[in-house]
Amino acid sequence: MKMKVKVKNKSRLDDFNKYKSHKGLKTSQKRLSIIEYFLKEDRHFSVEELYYEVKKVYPKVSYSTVYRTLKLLADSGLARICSFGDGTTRFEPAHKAEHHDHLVCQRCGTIIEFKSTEIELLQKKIAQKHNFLVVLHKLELYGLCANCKKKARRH
Amino acid sequence: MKMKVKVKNKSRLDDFNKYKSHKGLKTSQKRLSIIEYFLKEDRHFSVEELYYEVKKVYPKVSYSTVYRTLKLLADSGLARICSFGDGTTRFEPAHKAEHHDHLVCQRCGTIIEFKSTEIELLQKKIAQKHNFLVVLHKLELYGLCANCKKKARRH
DNA sequence: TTTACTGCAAATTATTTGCATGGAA
DNA sequence: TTCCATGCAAATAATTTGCAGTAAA
Repeated sequence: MKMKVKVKNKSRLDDFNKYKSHKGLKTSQKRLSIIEYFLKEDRHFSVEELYYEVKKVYPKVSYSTVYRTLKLLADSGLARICSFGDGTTRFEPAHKAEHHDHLVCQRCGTIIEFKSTEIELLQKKIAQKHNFLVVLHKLELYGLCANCKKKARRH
Repeated sequence: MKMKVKVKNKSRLDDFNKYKSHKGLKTSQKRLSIIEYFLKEDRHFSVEELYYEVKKVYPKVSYSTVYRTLKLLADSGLARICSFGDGTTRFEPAHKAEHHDHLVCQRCGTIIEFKSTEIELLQKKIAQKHNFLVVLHKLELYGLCANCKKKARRH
């Protein structure tokens, strides 16, 4: 089980290495640490979160480096930008973005992922009708999660 | 035909007036002009677009006023925030946002609206499964529009 | 050695806010 | 007259960039 995850991330890291040598980049410890953490956690991150995470290992790391690394990840196709309208940008591993959508709780900020092949199919149909080539999609449902709904009822 | 649109917008303006008196607000010419233009055009606007539009009538209008008015519109429920990941915030009439989604061309920026009751139905089901109360949804398909697809093929 | 990578501070961009003044009610 | 609305300039906040020093290749 654990093995599988490791192998998956390794292949993603390989993708990045290909991109890296193609662009003539170097491998710094900090950058590697950011990328590994990002892939290991396998969920969406705000720049701030990632910054503080990496700071634990490299206390001198700067926002610039985190921003620059995330940009590289996005360019190489490993990360996707996904913001939830709170004024900050978030990134998530591209392979997840492909087939996951989000329920976003407006009260507590919890984000629940879901997937629906039925919706994806309908999206494809709509795109076809408009002769549109879909590169990526984004579906978010905003509202109250089960917990906050319960709390709201109490008052 | 024209009549119908006018009546529709009038009723929205009435909604705003209700909100206005509830909040003890006043009616300034500039604010009214922004709101009327926003409702008349009935599509999404960046703050910048709206600013320059209003500037034609009131050359001295400031960004502050546009921002403040759009905030009022959002608070009163007439406008919805909808950003497309280019770093700026857009607003669209709420009644449109309710049942329209977007195809966004990443090449030329064209935005095509579509609606799908089937997808809406599936969204409801998903929300139910997670015991989630949906307040609003957002579905965007990013890619190439028919035109840009054609151009891309040529080269 | 060469050239990319980093931190820092300064620059940029989008948005908000404090304050004195003008304008509805 | 009483407050709300406005413009302006200054303040924030998120993100980017120039530059001089540091570290991979």
